[in-house]
Amino acid sequence: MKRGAVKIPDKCSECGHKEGVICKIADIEKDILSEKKGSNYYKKGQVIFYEGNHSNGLYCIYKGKVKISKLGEDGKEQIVRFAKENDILGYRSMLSKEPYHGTATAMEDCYVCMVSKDRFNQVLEQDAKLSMNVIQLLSKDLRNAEQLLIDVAQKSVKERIAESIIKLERTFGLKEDGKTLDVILTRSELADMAATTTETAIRTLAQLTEEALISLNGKAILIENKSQLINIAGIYD
Amino acid sequence: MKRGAVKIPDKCSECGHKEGVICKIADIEKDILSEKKGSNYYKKGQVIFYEGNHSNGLYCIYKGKVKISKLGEDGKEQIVRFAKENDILGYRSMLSKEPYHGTATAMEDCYVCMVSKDRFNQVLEQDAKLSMNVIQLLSKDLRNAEQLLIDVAQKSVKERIAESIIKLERTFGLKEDGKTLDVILTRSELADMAATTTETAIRTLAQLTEEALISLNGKAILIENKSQLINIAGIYD
DNA sequence: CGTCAGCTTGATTACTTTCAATTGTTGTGG
DNA sequence: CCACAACAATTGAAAGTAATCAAGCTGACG
Repeated sequence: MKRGAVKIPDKCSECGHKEGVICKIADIEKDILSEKKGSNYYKKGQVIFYEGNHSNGLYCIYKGKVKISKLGEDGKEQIVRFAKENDILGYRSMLSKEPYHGTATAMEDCYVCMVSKDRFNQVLEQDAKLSMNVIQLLSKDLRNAEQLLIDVAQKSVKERIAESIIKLERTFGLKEDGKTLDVILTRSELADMAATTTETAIRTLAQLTEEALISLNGKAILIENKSQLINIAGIYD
Repeated sequence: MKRGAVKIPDKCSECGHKEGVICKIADIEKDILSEKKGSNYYKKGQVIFYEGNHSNGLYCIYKGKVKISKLGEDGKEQIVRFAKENDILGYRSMLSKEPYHGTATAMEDCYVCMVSKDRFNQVLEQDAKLSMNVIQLLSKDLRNAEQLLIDVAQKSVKERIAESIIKLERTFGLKEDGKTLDVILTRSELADMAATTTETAIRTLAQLTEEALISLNGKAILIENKSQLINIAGIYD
């Protein structure tokens, strides 16, 4: 897919997406956001923003999948979250005037809009509902981060890999066959997600395949026994 | 310390604390919050609210130390945060209308005020600055949670125990001698904080004592070589 | 002064990481 | 389109770290 293959609307009110934080505000406010809006194409693997850099706006994904990761001291990466179309990125650093807490990397070719800081703040002041939405979003992210913390602290690698697969399914869904995860990760990314090493991730995938809970097709992962996978993952909600 | 030994003001405007989220709003708004405000005494070890229960207000600590923890599946506890005078608790569940994400337990005898949900929401709608403060607070909590996640995922137990000690010092400070942490934790609580077992926490404390970085006096922990401790913990800020 | 909870120590076990080597895949330039 | 370089996946073996299990020990408190 080349740049230009996808047409990004100039105005947020014409975006067509429904579920995002921005989607729920009034059209007139969307048009305020859209003034000075930029849009960019990011090739697979390209970094959208780096941990530690300063924010000058807010990103909203029009199309594509993005991972948000943080580096430990020794340079090992931890994936803390994913984002896909509709999702906004970088709002936290923008609001708290701090450097980015994580690095956002395109997992596939992406189209991303950029809203200026000033415009967003302007709408935020006008619209109490938007700030409530932001609070809700932060709450959700915080809840997820704390859950991941408990998982890493208390679950075994096998449980975490099983959970990661279920999370991927819930975030990105399945392909038409109803089994294949609709996202491609490297083994190393899966390891970064489950907080383990590449080798252990591979061995654990082999073990889950052995037990017929999943199957593998190159990098693609197929869910063969979802309920048992959920069971192993220890997910109850 | 018995109930009644401490006098809690009836109004937030007379509270005297300066640093909390609530402290920074106007007196007139504080008085709105104070209508229907309750205040309670919690004995050491008593639970202020339980994970999973529903929120009907916001807690603000007038005096005392509180731990916020979450349970894993197998019942093992993870301390995710501490709170002390000035700090507010339970606002997240209140705002997002979800059950409490964690359990708050008094680590020593505490005096805690309770602000009604309605009053808080009322002020929140009036005062854009308060909602911004809440956003900042959530951002900070999220940043801390993600940092803790990286720590648990990537640091050794020794590093995490060292870091826990430094965090305790930064949160609760030292006694008059300039060395003793001004907070008492059981070994098991320290383990729950550093995401390890009681036995390993004890062995690690012994090791740090051996290396003359800390010393122990019953349950109390004395910092003997702070810079080296920070060094081991891998804290750079 | 007995009891109970929390602390401490030792020994063993299990899980993961690390290191090393090999094979497989992909993208690129000629 | 092929060859090659670079990167990703896989497998095996060894080493380490921390959890678990099992006993004493200690100190606070009625």
